[in-house]
Amino acid sequence: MVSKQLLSRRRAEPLSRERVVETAIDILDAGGNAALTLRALADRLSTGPGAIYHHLANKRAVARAATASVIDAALSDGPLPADAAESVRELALRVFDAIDAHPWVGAQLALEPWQPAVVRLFEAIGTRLPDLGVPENEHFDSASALVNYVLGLAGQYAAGARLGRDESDRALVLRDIAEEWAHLDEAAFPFMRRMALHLSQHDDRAQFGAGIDLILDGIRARHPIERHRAAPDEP
Amino acid sequence: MVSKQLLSRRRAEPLSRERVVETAIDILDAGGNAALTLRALADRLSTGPGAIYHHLANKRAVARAATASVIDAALSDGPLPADAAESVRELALRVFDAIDAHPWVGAQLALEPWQPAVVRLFEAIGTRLPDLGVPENEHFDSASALVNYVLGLAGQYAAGARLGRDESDRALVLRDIAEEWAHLDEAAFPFMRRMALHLSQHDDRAQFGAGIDLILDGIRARHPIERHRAAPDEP
DNA sequence: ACCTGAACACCGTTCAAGT
DNA sequence: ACCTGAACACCGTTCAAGT
Repeated sequence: MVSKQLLSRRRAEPLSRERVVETAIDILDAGGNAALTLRALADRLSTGPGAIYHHLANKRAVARAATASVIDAALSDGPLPADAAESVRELALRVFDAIDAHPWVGAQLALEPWQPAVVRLFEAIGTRLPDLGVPENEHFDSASALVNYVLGLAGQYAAGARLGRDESDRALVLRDIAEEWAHLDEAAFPFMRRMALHLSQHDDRAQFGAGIDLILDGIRARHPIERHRAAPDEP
Repeated sequence: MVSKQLLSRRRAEPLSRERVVETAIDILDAGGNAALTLRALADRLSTGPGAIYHHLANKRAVARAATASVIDAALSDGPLPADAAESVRELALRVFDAIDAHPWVGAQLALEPWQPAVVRLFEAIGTRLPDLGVPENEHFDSASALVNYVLGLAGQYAAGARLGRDESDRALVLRDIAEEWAHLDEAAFPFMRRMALHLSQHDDRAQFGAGIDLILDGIRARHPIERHRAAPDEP
């Protein structure tokens, strides 16, 4: 609940890009992607939906800015380890935790290429590659592999987390998915059936980290000699 | 253009799940995700929007089934190489090519976990892991890494391809993205600026393959000894 | 310049009425 | 059982009118 005092203070402030984005994040956190409508946003800002267009181009721009804000905060959440591989792992896990806390971010990230949040992630990971011994002509491919893995799991995990929160939505989508499954020949999916047995002791975050480690192992295997050291002071 | 004869033949057939899904794919291929509305679908099927609900649960189910249909066709498009690593690479590239041909598939894949298309991809990749020397307790993590990488790039590439097709959409979104970029401090993105120089000689498909190879290298590095041979007949 | 909110042109979904 | 299409309850976006 927001106090009347806060409401009136807020109302006294002029509308701004920052206030629109902040409020959008509040709405998205509370109700997920479906809850973000320009009408809901305008109501919370005590104005009409048209007012928002004076500060952001359209609804997509609002969602993009909200996503960038969350990812930016996550990526710059404190100092990183000195070791480059551990830094990359830490950055990826910060994104994972941000999506865990704000599931709507996963869907936003997966949907639009080169949006600011993706660019920031690319930059944060890319700058650590020289210290992993990756030659410059492979920087783009290596960064792309890491970033796209993060975004892929982001989308899938976010969708799963979304299902976990909103009970009514969960029931609906699970029923739909179950209906689709009925069209599959179950005998044709021996691997999935084996995996289903492991699902109870399954930890999404650990699995996410394992995937990052796999890609880092691939990078290490390809550049075994010329790895740079990030150790602070060797003579 | 569809001939009147074809139209009347189609109209004569009863509505069915298959016809709805086929028609949805046609609409999606022609106009992308934005073009798929239940009204457009009903028009093409010469019926009302309500009729569709007799064959699929809702619009999401239509999109899910269309996605599964495209991915299923791609994954089963001819025999696979005997070598497990080459099979995994080939499967991933088939998905990439399917998304290249049907950009809307990328967005659909990235959005919903455990939908039939994702399950099929999981199954196709997972069954090749034993021949890569991956022990069973690592199957889930390894398959997850490969699948999520594919889905991540799928989403980003599909969005880019979508921009490349629909000219009006392209101009609009690029303007929006450019506006967001204006809020970034360009000096803070040295890595992205270096990557931009390589962008002209950039090949999305090759980069996608490079990422798969990186993950496969990671798997190989972790299981160097006990790799199984897929060679057909050794004594 | 910024805000307001009615109006416009759509959506997905439901459901009474038909066959 | 299947289909029809009007009706319902919404959307994002625009824009004349206000301050």
